[in-house]
Amino acid sequence: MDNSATRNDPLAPPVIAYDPTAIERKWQRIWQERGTNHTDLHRAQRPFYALMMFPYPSAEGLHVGNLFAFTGNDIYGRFQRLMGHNVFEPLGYDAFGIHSENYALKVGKHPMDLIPKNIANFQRQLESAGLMVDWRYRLSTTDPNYYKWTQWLFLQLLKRGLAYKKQAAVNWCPDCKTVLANEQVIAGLCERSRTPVEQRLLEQWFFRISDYAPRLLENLDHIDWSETTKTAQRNWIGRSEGAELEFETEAPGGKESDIRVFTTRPDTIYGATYLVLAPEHPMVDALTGGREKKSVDEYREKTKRQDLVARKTSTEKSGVFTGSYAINPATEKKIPIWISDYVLMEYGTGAIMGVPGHDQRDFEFATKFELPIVRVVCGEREDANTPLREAFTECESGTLVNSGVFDGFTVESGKKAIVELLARGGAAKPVVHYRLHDWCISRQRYWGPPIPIIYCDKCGTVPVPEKDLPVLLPFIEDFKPDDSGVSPLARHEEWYRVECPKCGGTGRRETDVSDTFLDSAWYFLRYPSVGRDDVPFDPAITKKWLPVNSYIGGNEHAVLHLLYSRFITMVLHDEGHLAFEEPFTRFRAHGHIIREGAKMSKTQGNIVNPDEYIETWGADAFRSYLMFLGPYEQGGDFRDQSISGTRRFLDRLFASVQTMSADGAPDPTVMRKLHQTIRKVGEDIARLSYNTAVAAMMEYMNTLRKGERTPHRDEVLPLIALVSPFAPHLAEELWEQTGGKGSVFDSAWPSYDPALATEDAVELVVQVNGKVRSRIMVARDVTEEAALLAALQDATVSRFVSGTPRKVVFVPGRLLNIVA
RNA sequence: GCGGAAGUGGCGGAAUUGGUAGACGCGCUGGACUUAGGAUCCAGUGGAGCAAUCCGUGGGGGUUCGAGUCCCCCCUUUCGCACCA
Repeated sequence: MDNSATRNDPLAPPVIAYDPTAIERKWQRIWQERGTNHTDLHRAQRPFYALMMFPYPSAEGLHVGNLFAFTGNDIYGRFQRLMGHNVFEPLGYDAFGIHSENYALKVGKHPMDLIPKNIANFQRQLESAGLMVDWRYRLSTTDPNYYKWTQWLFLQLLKRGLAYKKQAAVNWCPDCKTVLANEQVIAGLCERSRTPVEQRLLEQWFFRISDYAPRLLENLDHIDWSETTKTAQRNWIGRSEGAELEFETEAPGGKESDIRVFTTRPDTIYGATYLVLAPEHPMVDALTGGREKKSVDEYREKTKRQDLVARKTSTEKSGVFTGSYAINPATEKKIPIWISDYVLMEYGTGAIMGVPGHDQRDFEFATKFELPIVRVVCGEREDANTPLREAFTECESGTLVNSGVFDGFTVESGKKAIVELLARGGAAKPVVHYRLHDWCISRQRYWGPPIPIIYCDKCGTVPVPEKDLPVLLPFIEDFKPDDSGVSPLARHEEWYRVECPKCGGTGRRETDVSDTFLDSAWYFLRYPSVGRDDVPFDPAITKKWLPVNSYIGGNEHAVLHLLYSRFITMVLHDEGHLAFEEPFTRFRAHGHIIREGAKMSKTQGNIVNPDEYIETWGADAFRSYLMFLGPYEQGGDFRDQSISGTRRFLDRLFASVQTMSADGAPDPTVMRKLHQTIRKVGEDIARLSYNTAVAAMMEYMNTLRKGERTPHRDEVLPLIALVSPFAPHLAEELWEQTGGKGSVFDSAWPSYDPALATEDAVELVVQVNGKVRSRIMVARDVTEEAALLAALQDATVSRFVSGTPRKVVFVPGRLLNIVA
């Protein structure tokens, strides 16, 4: 760094140049020595829990996306601290799970060796970024002191009847050789390996999250979360209101043999010309006639073997007739019963009524198999006989036709009336269904917390007593999963062979481990209680610090992690462990960073390594740039060239402090701008609009330097606090240089004078017929008459106005529009 | 197919509620200082035009004194979910 002033004028005092590397190293050391980032959890008067989603410590090291996310949270936390809160900003590692395990397999190392190294690297990188994290409360989900309580959590759910085991068709990834959650299957492919997913039957542990569907949905109305996130959760929970209708069949068994279907359109029952069951439906055998047995069995076998990808990408409907008929309770006509894989056993009752006239899927099915298509709803432009070329699904303006006594009813009233009528005969009841499935937490893998269960021939399924937790994950060499469908732990008899805790007989440990999402579903409860080995979370501390005041993270976790965390919190609330049932009072999703218009990926080789950038530009400039490159909640485009802009800004700030003068009085115009800037930066940070906050400070810096003036001390000093959340090291250095005591973060956010923050002379825009013709300077509280008079004096305006204006629109302090 | 978000200069992006479109930054152009400049500083920078002025926020309509912003119809991009009855 050079400075021409020293060379041009040998008499000028040498000016120290901004050296981020030295400053950052110095302050990171001082912060550590003084415990600047430590929060006294017990004595805090105004607790503020600023949480960010913890990273998975990959071997590649910190991703710039991580840093973007963390910096945004850090700025918010530092700002809250300057606003007088005792801010707790913890961070830890989500180190269990398939990512770590697969990587370990790939490089031929053991995760138990690999993870500590990765964490150490992350730790170094995070510290170089200057986050206000209280590292005394760091946690890792792989620490037995942590997963002991993850296992404890499982036992609590078991105790409440919310954990159960069932044989279920699960998604099996032949590449990862493991079961996947529904959520990990994207369009029939494994989200990680992109391999087509197969179906397998395995004994799995599930959590009854579906019991909580109504509450998970309703509470969304009362929490301060990004609207996009709430919408994603609502869609995921997928409430749909409808009715279950009963159709009598010819199968023996009386009422038992009725088929229940779920529909959201009971109003269309007169148009139900056939029924369809899922191929796995339990009634299929009883309904299959002798002649059809062969084709039905073949079809069931085919759909069973079919992998998900084929099933989900084929648009062509398939199916077979069972040979049986049911009675439509409305028309009392005989209608055929079919089976088809477009009906899913997992949803509703596993059976539907086919209404081809008003459901596109049914229409395709009926067309293919030449089943009757009847119109029972028409809009304003149709009548009962208008032919159907495709399903007519518009229902808001629909009227029922061909529906017996219900002709003329609207869709809405028809729904109610038909269900009421059928309900009298016991053939219908209103029902609400949710798409949300129970949460399968079993993983046939190694790298996770063992599920704390022991199977005993005599006692059955026995939970591991709480006093025996944790069930330690043993170190085994052969942790690679194979396609046997059982966990690698099942190959280690010395580990799984244990005494039954109940009878002392021979027992066998559960050899599956739990889903990583369970680890992360409660970590925010643990942070303030890290160090307490006797409880998962200390009641007093928890009461003081939770729920989380501000949670920031990626929207890729909008459904899974956030939904599971809410569920676990609700369960713990119901169990009496927590006083609240929503863990995150406020949640904001940050955006994602792309680079030069393209997604960052290893294969493209355009990954940003934060280390290099921090080294070249300094952490402060890098942080500021990340926050400046786009709106935080939307993400943005990382462009190497642009970092110089934020660095230049910090250089100028540094230089201003070196050259500022205490002589004379500050410039009133500059001071006015300063107060406006203080207000704007504060408001912008509060709403996470970091890019505009940085822009406002840059703008002020331009004002400060305009015309090569020497800035006055009073004009510069408040800027140190304003910039401190973005550039904490530099702010500390300048704070010290200018005689500040202690840390700038223990000072206060500058206040602004509202009178100064508003201009008293404003530029009034003068329009003629809505087109801007001039701008005139007027007092802020100028009256319409005075403004009009002044405007008409203006040469340009008078050129466009002849005679008396027809109308004048006046927006005080902003605009005058003369309609001529 | 369904749902969400978004289309603004050469580029990243500004514009609380309908009221100055393009803040701020990059880049670019010119200048100053320099042996030099990829450093620093100053000035300029949406398009057309000598100018007055006109045109400009994906396209087409509309409401309004006034529309990037509101309404209707299209187009494009992007991210979720995907036969959920």
